[in-house]
This record gives sequence, structure tokens and C-alpha cells, in this order.
Amino acid sequence: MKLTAKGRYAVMAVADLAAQSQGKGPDACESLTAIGTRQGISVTFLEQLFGKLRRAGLVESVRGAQGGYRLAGAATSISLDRIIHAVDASPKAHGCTPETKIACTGKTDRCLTHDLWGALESHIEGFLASITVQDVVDGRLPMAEAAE
Amino acid sequence: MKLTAKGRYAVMAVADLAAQSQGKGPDACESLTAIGTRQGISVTFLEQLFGKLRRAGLVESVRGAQGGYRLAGAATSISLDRIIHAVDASPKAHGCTPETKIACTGKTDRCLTHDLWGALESHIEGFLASITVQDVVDGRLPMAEAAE
DNA sequence: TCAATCTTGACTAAATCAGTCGGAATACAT
DNA sequence: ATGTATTCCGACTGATTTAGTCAAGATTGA
Repeated sequence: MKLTAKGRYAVMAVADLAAQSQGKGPDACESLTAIGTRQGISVTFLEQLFGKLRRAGLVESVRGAQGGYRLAGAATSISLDRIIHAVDASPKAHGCTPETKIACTGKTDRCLTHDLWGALESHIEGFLASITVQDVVDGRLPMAEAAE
Repeated sequence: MKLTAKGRYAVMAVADLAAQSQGKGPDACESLTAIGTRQGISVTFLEQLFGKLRRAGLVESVRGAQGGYRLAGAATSISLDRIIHAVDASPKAHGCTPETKIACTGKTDRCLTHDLWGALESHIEGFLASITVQDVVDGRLPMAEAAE
């Protein structure tokens, strides 16, 4: 699980897409040009992101003129962890895999941090999984304690 | 808040240090050579990490032969977020700073993800702050649900 | 047909990561 | 005093990742 700007852009773009299609019919679609202009993201970069989002089944595309993208499901059914996983594929898990099992070779202590990092990752994942795109659109976020 | 291998190594090393000085007197210190050998981390890399840990006030050093490092306080008083902050200094906060305020210029939606990312960061931080080095040594970790 | 749009894949400049290297400075042991 | 073990410090580096760009083709509406 990585938390990069790319993931944040993807969340922004999907939230924008959801917000735009609020009142419109289920077949309405938004072009990347429109999304990019509104959110200040370059269209070519959005292409890259939406390609992955489409392959992950989160959005659907409509080709040709007046085409664009629309959500593949309800905004309430898309959680943020799915978006982030789609664009920021994390092939490697946390440490202590066969290749980097440095920590697990210890004699005195077996890998102390292995379980720890696993717990941390699932903690973050759980947090992101608990938020849907609709929540973001509505500005509804859990414990908005974002101090500073 | 970044979660890199460097931070994990630092937690491993500090936990090792704490575990070794369990029975010994408060003045006992461990050399980086010993820690590195046990944990399979190169000594030169440990030097880099412990330099930062020392400057952050988490460990104390004893120079010269038979020297080494010891914890600057009780293992129960050192939380993991302090270790990670010490070695993985994160100068930049999350997005929407003056330099990258791209998202905040929107007309329709003001920056939707700003608060969100802030909430996420403080969530992770709170999790790490709730775990002490002593917890790691004792293998006591919250919700050890680390499936797979 | 023509223009708008998605689709794909290669490409890149810059930053970051993980770690090394060389050399001081310091203190203990003999 | 000399040698040895250790911390200290900053520069350096190779590989990877990030955050994009660019070019060319496929598909469809008007």
C-alpha cells in the first residue's frame, strides 16, 4: 500500500466524475478533457490513470466523439482502497519475503517487525476501505481531525 | 509520513537494542556491529540511522572502544512514530501546499481530498504513536489480524 | 468524411531509496 | 604511546520509482 500523489489524483478525478454525474442520467459520461480542466490535471496523465481504473473495473469508457468515462457502479459502492490499488499497484508486499528475509534470519528474536508491518498495512487498508467515493463528494470524512 | 524500508530497519534496530539491554544495567550499551550482525543490517547503514536517532534524542552514544548505543529513555516511553519520523524525515506535508495547490483552484469543488489526506495521515500517525518499543519487544501488537 | 475521443505503449527527467565509501575523532587496553 | 574498537560525518552512487509526456492508432458521432 503506497500513498502517492498519483493515488490522490485518481481519487480526485473519480470524485469529480461522481460529482458531475450526480443529477444526470446513468448513461451520461464525462470526457477527460473536462475532468482535467476542472481539477487541473493534465489530460495525458489522466489517460494513464483512467486506463488502469478501467482495467480494474471501476469505470466504464464510451469511445468516440462525445465519449468519455462514467462510474462502473454506484458512488457508494466504490471505496478508496480500490482506486488506490488500481493506479498504484503494489506488487511487493511488506518485507520478509524470500528475497528480503534479512530480518527473519535472526537467532535471538525472530522477525519482530514482520507482524507489525502487516498490522499497520491492514490498518491503513481498513481505513481507506471504509470511505466511499460518495463520502468524498459529500465532504463526509471520518474523524476530520486534520489538525494543522 | 512515509513508510519505507529505512523506517522498518530503524524500528528493528531499536527493538533489538531494547531487547539486549533488558537484563543489564542502565549503562550497558550495544555496538552497531553487534546489532548489525544479529539483524543482518550493514554497519555503515546503521551508522546513518543511529546518527539520526541520536540527533532526535531517542538514543545515546558512548564513543570509543567498548562503546555503543543505549536507549535514551525507557522502552515503554519510545513510540514508533518517533523512530520513523527521526529517520524518514518528511519535510513536505500532504498536497495542496502553495506550490502544488492545483487541486485547490477548482471552481465546482474546492479541494475535496485535502482534508481527506490529512485525516489519513493523522490516522496512521495515531496508530504508530500507540505502539511502544517495549510492545514490539514483547511481541504485543494491537489487533494482530495480519492475515497472510 | 471529419473531428472528437478513447487506447496503447514507449519514453523521460527528476526525485528518492537504500546503501556504500573514506576518513576523522574519541576512548579503552596494553 | 600505540593500536584497536567504536562512533561520527558528509559526500557519493546505482537502481528504482514518480509523475508525467509524446506519438500513433482505433472507434464512434455528426
